[in-house]
Amino acid sequence: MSAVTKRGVGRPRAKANAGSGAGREEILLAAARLFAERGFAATTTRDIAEEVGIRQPSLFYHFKKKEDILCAIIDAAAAPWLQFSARLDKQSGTAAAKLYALMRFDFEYLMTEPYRLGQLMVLPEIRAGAFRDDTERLRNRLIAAYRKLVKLGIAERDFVVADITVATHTVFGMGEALWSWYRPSRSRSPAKTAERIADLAMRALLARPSKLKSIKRAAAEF
Amino acid sequence: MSAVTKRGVGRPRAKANAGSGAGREEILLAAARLFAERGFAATTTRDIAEEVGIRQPSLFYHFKKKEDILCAIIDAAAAPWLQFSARLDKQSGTAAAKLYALMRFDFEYLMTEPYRLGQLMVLPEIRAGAFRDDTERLRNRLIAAYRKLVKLGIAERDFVVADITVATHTVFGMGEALWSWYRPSRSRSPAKTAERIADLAMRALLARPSKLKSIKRAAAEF
DNA sequence: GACAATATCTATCGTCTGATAGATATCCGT
DNA sequence: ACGGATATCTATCAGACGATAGATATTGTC
Repeated sequence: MSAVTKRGVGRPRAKANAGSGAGREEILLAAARLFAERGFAATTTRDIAEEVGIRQPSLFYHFKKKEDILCAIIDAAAAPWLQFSARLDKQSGTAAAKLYALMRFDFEYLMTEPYRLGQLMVLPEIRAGAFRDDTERLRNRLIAAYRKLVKLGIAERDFVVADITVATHTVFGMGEALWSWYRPSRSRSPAKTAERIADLAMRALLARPSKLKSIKRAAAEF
Repeated sequence: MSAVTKRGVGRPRAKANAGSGAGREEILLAAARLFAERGFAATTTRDIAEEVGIRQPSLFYHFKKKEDILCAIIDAAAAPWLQFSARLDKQSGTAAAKLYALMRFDFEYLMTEPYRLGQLMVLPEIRAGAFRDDTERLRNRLIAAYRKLVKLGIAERDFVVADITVATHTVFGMGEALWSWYRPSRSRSPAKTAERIADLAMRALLARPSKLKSIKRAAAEF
């Protein structure tokens, strides 16, 4: 359970693959891909090992339990997200501009980060919370950030919304729904797609959609 | 593999539970609840059997394989959805009104039908398609219905949308995201909540949001 | 009341799965 | 050149899982 894993040290792997990176990171990436694709329960430790190019028990040198792999993935993927959210919180500006900036970051991050956090978040094992509190709390913290900005935007008379909870979850869900269809392509870059979805979401909330342009300009500051 | 299962015939169950319904239907409802909650792979046939109040091998009298249970659930849950979509297709009216009506139906249906289709749709086993073609095709047919209406609404100058694909999936995703947070309560009935989400989605698409009211009136006809 | 049809039961099997124990090959500092 | 640290290997296990085979208790029919 070392902090950093140096490749080259230790017994060589049976299948001498070119070896892309450090052992531990390699496992996380391979496992994330498989968990996102097949689900946690349906992915065996043998699947992961084969993907990495090692034997199954070797996984248990790096991680005590299978669950720990998923936890490590979530932790790694969530860090930048929480970081941006916290930074935004400290800055000054209208709620509408902040919400727009948050959506832009979230959407693009979900499309590009290598751990497929979006797909992992909807896994039954994560949602059920029977897994570990952290993961469910992570999602709740993010939703809380959205909710706060929606509420503030109403107070600032930028948004017209019938039900704060419904609006919050719907806008948040737009990001979570991304994983189910988005694949990068030349005509649809992550950045451009994130912008378009954020535009849609903002228009749904705004009392006067004509304000969108100035909000986008203000959001670019963050 | 009988068409209808009559309770009372056959050897009595060990645990003589009050028995809510016919055997086969009972299994489908219990399994749907568990699959939606824990996922397909993580739900064992023993879990399902215990929930129903029978012994594990008894399941295999009604269904040949575990997979067949999930397939039967999807088939049962999808029927009314496809039915409404097909009926709508034959009627005349503006695309905006039709899309609004479709969203209202979908959202409320997802919140109320007993098989938790929304949650099942996002299971990795279903998404991967390695399961059975039908399920993935079902989702694609629904998305196609949305897409067609979005496209038509643009041609009719009701919608302003930068990217049809992005808009379609985003609106569709609003419904799919429902399962992740919605629970019925007195202050948030399925019908009212469906209306509010449909309103949000429509406002995101409309060139002039002020037209929402007349669209809702027209949609009420379907 | 006998008999077929039905829906459940009990008993069990082969396979797969996550995890452990202990051996082994490489690197690095001295 | 040697010895500790490290990362992998091989061998193996106990439990869980989906599924099958065959016995058994109830209903409905003649």
